[in-house]
Amino acid sequence: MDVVTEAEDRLDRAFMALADPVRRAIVARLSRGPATVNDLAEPFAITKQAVSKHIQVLEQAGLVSRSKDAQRRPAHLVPEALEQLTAWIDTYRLTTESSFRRLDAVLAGLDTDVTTHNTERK
Amino acid sequence: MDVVTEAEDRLDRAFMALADPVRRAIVARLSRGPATVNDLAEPFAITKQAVSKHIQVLEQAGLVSRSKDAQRRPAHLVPEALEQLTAWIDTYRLTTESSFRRLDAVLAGLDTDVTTHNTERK
DNA sequence: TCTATATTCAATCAAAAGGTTGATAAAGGA
DNA sequence: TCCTTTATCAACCTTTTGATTGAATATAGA
Repeated sequence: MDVVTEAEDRLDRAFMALADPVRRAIVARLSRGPATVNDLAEPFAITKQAVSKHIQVLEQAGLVSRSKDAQRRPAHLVPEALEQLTAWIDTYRLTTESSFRRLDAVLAGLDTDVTTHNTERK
Repeated sequence: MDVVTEAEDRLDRAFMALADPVRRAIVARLSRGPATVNDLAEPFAITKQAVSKHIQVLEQAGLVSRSKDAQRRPAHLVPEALEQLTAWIDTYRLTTESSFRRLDAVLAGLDTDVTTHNTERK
């Protein structure tokens, strides 16, 4: 697997992880400090096993890592992972202004700017 | 449904929408200008019906909106939606530094700072 | 050692997601 | 009007996801 695909895969897992409301709540909770499975399970009407799975999903996505404290395994956020997510979004957010200028050009019938992009299709 | 839940719901749909690699690729493509279903379907080994569904998901998430041009319905990004996503992430990203200070305090046995947060549980 | 606490593994299940094919609708152009 | 293009609707299928219950593992403490 090449570097590009690997980076895509990490994004996949990260966005996928945050797509669940329970996991997003876990992230919000962890932003105020580390917490164990028991801590995290309490606010939700789900079993601890389910929470444990959610943490594993967040962990595999690189958003969370865990330390060891006796039989407890407190989870905490990995700030770099969240930064990479905003970086991805910003990549496409920053260019939207110019793309709208291009849209306006198209609607005005001046499609030369766009066709330079369209040549790659078809 | 109250305001808080509604905002949560929008986040749900937005993250869920970006959790799919095809939809993320669509967003990337749209950042370079509006495109039709046919345009967007071409790079992928899936049917146009599938792409149409993906666009609808992005649309319901508020990330994309569509205009009308004869029988075509070109899609384009809604920049504000992406901004709201980064805003959510930043909310929890910014506090991580202080929460790590708190973690250090815990590991050092000075848990007074954390218990003030823990009182709300149990 | 025996027990309580914290967490995970395994098997199972219902619901949702992503995809397909086939039929339908809407708009322009020959 | 007929045909082509563009897009969507509808029904269906397969895989994945989120959750559950029950058993197992690991560690601390009496």
